[in-house]
Amino acid sequence: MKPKTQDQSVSYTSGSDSDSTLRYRTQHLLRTAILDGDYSAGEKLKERELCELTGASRSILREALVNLEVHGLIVRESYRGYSVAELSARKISEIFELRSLLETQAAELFTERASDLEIDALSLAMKELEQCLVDEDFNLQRMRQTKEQYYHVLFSGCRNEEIRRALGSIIDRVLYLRAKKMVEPSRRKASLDEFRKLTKALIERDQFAARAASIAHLQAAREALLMSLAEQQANTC
Amino acid sequence: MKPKTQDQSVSYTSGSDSDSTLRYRTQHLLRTAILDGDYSAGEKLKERELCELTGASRSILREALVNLEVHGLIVRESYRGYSVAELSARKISEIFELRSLLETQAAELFTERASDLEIDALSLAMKELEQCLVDEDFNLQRMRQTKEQYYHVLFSGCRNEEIRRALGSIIDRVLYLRAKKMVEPSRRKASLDEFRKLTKALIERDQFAARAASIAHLQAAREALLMSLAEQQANTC
DNA sequence: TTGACTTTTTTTGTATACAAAAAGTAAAAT
DNA sequence: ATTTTACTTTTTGTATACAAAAAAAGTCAA
Repeated sequence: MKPKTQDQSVSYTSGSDSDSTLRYRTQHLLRTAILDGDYSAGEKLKERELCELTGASRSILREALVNLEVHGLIVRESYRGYSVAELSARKISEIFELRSLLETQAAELFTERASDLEIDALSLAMKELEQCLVDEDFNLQRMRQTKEQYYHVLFSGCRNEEIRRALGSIIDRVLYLRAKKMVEPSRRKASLDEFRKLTKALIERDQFAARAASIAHLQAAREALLMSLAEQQANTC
Repeated sequence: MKPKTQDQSVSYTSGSDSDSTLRYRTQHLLRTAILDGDYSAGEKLKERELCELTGASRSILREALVNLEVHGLIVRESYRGYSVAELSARKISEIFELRSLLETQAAELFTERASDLEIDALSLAMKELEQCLVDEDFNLQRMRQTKEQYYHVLFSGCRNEEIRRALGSIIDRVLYLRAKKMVEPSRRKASLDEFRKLTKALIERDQFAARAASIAHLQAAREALLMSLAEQQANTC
């Protein structure tokens, strides 16, 4: 496990929304740690260590772990504990199949249902996103938070808590993937372009263009991910 | 809470698949209790009672509750405990919006990807479903198990664990709704017809017809649910 | 009777303790 | 040297204990 820094993300997290019980804070802490790549895929999560890390007792910790488990971020094996979920090429394909379905729909719904306030918020989130990429020192954690914020606005704007929830789990894992692999600058530039197109369509409430931009973005992201995964596996072997 | 009987359903449940730790069994027990309508919507779930009911200790029980919470079957309020999730008309609409998106896609994928074995399984599940409705004494629990089985086969056949997972949570809540409201015989008959059409299309791997049947079924189900909800509320007031 | 206030009880939030399974380790036998 | 096996340590599965918050029940004055 790698070093850590602070996190102030507003997180649209997983499960019962922000209350400040210890369980919730613990769960949030673990989630961000995983999303920021502090653990490698497949790494075992020992309860003892996590207790020390978070300062929570085992009862609390385990409740938090159950939450992350249902969200698919970690997996449990009987009498063998938890470990960070591994994402095979197949799993990534499945995730993208579902994500495409949902996110495209979400984009479409956003153009229909988002309030003007939310349009502004999206515009702002887009500016932040641009900032992130323009700035010299590329900060992965900041990037993650910014993307999270963007998606938060997008998903909220489509006025369907259920879709938001389902997409939440999915996006978490996509963000996790990004933390681990694919940070090639070339893709970063292209990705930004796609986001620009999508945002423009969303702001103009152009349903057709939004759907198209969403599809294009998803397809490109999926290909890039699978490509870098293949590359990575080639290097390992 | 009402009396209970046995349950042997194979359940494609929620979260880490069938292992036989106490936590899993507890979670399964609670889930079926809720799905079979043993608790009324909004009813408070006192941990003490549930401990006695399930025989598990609080640690285990609470872990099970966290699972059900993430699946949206129950809701938690700080320092006020859990209660069965209430499903407003709005919530039902949201659920159906997501469900339509996923289930229609699932039906389509099934026609493409299901193995011949799975086609047979679906055919069998359909026969069971017919049996359920033909038999004199209508048994709600059996109906729930049978539907669950049908959906299990359908979702498995579309070869996407992620879609299956997302649909799982959704269907659970739909089954819960059915347990509570809408059991009008008229709708039952119509529903069976819709299932027949859908099944036929799926078995024949007719993608277009499957999608159409799925859409038709979902729309009818949604309308019936909202209708009976409105009726129910009218009676209450 | 009602309504504010206090006390008691219940219920949840959190921490710790004990038991059982798995993993790791070192000595004995081949 | 290698394998086996007994033993120790670690880790998870499960149960219980204590503290804090909320709900319920009384109490007393107007």
